[in-house]
Formats: sequence, C-alpha cells, structure tokens
Amino acid sequence: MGKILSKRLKQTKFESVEQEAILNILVASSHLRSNVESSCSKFGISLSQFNVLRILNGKYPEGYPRCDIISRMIEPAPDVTRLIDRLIKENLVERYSSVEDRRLSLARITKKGQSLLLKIKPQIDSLNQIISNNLSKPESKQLTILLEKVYAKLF
Amino acid sequence: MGKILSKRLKQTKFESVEQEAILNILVASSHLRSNVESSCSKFGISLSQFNVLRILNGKYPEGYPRCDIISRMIEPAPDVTRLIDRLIKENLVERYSSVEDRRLSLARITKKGQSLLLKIKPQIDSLNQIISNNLSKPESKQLTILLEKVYAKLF
DNA sequence: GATATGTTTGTGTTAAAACATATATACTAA
DNA sequence: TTAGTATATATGTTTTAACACAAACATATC
Repeated sequence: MGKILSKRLKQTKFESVEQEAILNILVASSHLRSNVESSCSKFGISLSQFNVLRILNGKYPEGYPRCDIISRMIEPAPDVTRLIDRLIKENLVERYSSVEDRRLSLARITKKGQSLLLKIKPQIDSLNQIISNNLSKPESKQLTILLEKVYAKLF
Repeated sequence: MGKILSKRLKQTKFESVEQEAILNILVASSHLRSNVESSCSKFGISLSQFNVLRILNGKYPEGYPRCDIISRMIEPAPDVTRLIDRLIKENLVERYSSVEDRRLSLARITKKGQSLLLKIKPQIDSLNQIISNNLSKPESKQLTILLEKVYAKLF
C-alpha cells in the first residue's frame, strides 16, 4: 500500500494494514526523534536532556521534583537523577530541596538553560513547518484522533 | 483537544494541532515500543535484537550482511556488530563470510532463533489485536497515509 | 597494473542507559 | 508513639549504545 514505508524498510509486503500502521508509527517517530536529536546535538545536549529542559521551562521558577519529570516525559527514563546531574554540570539546571516534603529534590531550569532552549527553538520550528506543509490542520487533528485510539488501551 | 495526550503528559495546552500530532506520534511509538520490549524481555532479548531476528527470518537461510540489516531496521543502530555478537553468543544467529564480496559478513538466523520468534509471536499478535479492536481497517489505512505524509520529507 | 576512492566491518574508548539496592522521609493504622 | 508500608532519591554495578578510528576488500580511474 504505502510506498514510503516499503522504501524505508526495503520490504514489499506487510502482514496487515494494522501491522503496516504500527510500523509507520514507529518509523515516523524514529525520523522525528533523529531530526530533533540532531538539532539538539548541535548545542551539546541529548534528546532526553532537551525534553527535561522543556518540561522544567514549563514551570519556571518553581521547577519539578524528579518523579514529576518522569511522568511528564515523552519516554520515561529510569535514570533521571544522573541525567539531571549532567544538566547541572553544564549549569543548565539547578537543584534545591523542598521544605514541605524533604524527600523531594526539585530541579529548576537556569537562565542559561532557558537561553539554550531559545537557541534550539528555530530548528524545532522549522521541523514543525515541514509537518505543516505536508499536513492540513484537519489532517493533523485526524492524526491525533487515530493515534490516541491506538495507544489509549496500552497504558 | 485530545484528552489522552493531556493525561499522559500532564499538560493541558499544546502549541498547535501539528505540535500535538507530533507529540502523539512520539507517545504512541513509545507505548508500542515498551509493549513489545516487555514481551521480548520475557524471552531474554532486547527490542533491537528482536527486530534483527525478524529481519533475518525474512531471508532464511541466506541471511543479510550487516549493512543491509541496518538499512532495514526500524531505528538504525550504529553498533550492529556487537548486537549480532550477542545474538551469536546465545546461538540465535550465526555468521559466515561471503565469497562474492569478502568484506561482507552475513548473519543468518538459527533454528533456535526461529523457534524463539515463534514463542514471542503470540504476544505480538495480541498487541496487533488490541490495535485492531480500536481501529477499523479504513482507519488503519488512513493512519498510514497521514504518517507517511509526516515523515516522507524527513529522510 | 598501480593508485585513489568508497564500502563494509570490526575494535577501543567513552558516555549513557538499565537494573537492583539502599537510604531518607512521609503516611497509615494499630 | 510505634510499627509497617509507601514514596522519592540516590548510588553501585553491569550492560548497552555512541563515537572515532583502523583494517580489509572492492571498484573506478589513470
């Protein structure tokens, strides 16, 4: 059916249309990821570090405890402690303890972290632009509806 | 718009419908991956090892050289040599040299590898079943069309 | 045939992820 | 209060991935 996937995986046949859709989700995600990843690497951070910075930027200056960061990540990672350690080492994030719950160690994005996000933003915007050029708004909405049907039962 | 994504990322607003669609692709992929990954780990192999086994199973008994495996992978990995090394260690794959091009080292799935794939298959089938239950065939086709539009320009 | 160039693979090293476990704090109920 | 349970982080260790580089072979060009 879809020639793009066949070309990408060098595979002519697929088990079913459902199987083909699943593979397309995985492949599309892989391409999106590697696109953002290469944007990030130009600025010396990894994809997951970028996502953590974005999450922290959404709640400045309070920040989030580690557990909240994990639950907000696109792909939850187990070793967020040392991921944040590395961000701290680069002065992109700082850590402080909560007074309400002394177990929590909250992470907060720094000014340097924020300005790094601003530097990366144009590259992300241009990716969004590529998508917009190939997908109408109704199509984007339709895509969201279909994808949510796919993973809603997979929690 | 979509409540599933909001709930998953604990985020109420999104920049645009395109941005929301992109996030949904990444999140859907993450859920699919972790589902298959947990199926694989029950049998002692990783997701990428599983994918390599599937690729090799598609061309038995000739097998593929490393470079062809990479180009057929859903997410191309750089260190396929040692990935295959580990599969060989478990007797799931065997390696032999090509006579036409002596640079190539071809990998071939073993009988043990094939029977492992058969053991995992029911779990993959049940994942496909979940998708089929929530997506009609026209919807699956539509999803493929939309996704290919997304990543076609990202090669 | 000799040289240059491109491919394919493997290896050494470094960085990051995965996994299990330990410690500190909070919460719940006897 | 105390014991028991749950939650949140951090750390030690092992495994895997990422990156750079080198060696072997093939192909093209002169």
